[in-house]
Amino acid sequence: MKVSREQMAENRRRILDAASVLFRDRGFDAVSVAEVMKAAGLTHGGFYGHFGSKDDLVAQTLAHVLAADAGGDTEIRAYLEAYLSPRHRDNPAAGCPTAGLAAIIRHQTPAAREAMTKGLRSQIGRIETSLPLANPANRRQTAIGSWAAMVGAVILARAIDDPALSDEILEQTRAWIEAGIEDGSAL
Amino acid sequence: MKVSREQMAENRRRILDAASVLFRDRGFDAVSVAEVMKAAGLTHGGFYGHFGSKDDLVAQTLAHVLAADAGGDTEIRAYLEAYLSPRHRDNPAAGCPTAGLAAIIRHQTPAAREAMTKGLRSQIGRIETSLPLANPANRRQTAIGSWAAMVGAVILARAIDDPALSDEILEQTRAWIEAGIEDGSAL
DNA sequence: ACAGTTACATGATGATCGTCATATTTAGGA
DNA sequence: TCCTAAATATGACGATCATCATGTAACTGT
Repeated sequence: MKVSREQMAENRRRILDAASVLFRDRGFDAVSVAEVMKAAGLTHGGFYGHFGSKDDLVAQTLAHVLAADAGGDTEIRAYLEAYLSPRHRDNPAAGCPTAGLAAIIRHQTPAAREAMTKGLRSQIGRIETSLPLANPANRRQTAIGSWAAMVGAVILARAIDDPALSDEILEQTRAWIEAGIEDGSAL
Repeated sequence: MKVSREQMAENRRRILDAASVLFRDRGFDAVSVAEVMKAAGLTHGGFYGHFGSKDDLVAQTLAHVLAADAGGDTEIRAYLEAYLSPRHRDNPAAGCPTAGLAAIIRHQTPAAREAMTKGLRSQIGRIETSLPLANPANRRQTAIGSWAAMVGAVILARAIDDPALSDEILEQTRAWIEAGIEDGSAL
């Protein structure tokens, strides 16, 4: 059963979208190709018409979701508050792909690592731009340090089973980053 | 082939040590029970005499390695420099279990998450103690923020394929954390 | 309208792995 | 010194999964 060109393109997009949700939610290994196809409304057979392998899907999904993520400007305070929120912590499937996937990308193919590198570079750039600091070196250091803390905090908050400690990690990390921005902007 | 009580205890320790290295290096899923046993100098058959399941091994290995990690006092500068070093980044098998495993613990059993929670609580406490800050609230916030940034930076540095950017993330995060400690101690 | 191509479905295959059954050997108590 | 229980080895089983082979239907260009 052949489908139209546009239908095929939409199917491909659906596969990538479904994969991006499933992968963020459960990692790469725990999600089967058949499951991704089913979530996209297809069966497993057609998969290899779209992608060369599961590794290929992983790499393309990363590029897809990290590019989508690279949206417009963000006001840093609002971004911090949303990122370090219980809501974001509790919804990895719809959340930041870096927080959900960065740690397992080191076991993936070179293509996947390349997509991550590109995504990280653009993310650091975006934060740099949004920081209210005059000194460029200071701005870059703050962007990198803040981003590392944001990703680390969400990962830690998701790893533990104590809701109070988990909330505290998010909240204190947010306050600590904001303090760092204040101090820097005074210079 | 039965072995002596001490031999059995040592075998158990060897299994946990081997598992802690393999898991940090490649994650839980990618390491098979048979592989852990082989690394411990045994065959796969005896495994279920020591542990009830692979999940049980995961939980006990976490408790084992996070407890071992909870060593004595650390001078904060030296700790920062070693933690955010290329050497640590390049040797996950011998490195911090939190950096290597925290992100995948959210898919593990309650027992594993409990071990992680305990380990994280003690790690935050240890950093708090080692900070040269007078104000306790300030100290806790700095400990949490710094630890999140340390873990996040190592995870990001390991995920990407550009050595220069990877080095920069480690170095800038270190400088950013040190600046945060300086500012705080001035208060 | 027709024919060939193509996108996807169904089903099969081989590999990996967690777990268990059974055999073997020896520690440790009587 | 035996006898028994226990620790580990060998081997098997069933499930899961990535990938591929083949069938089928319908889009596309003529």
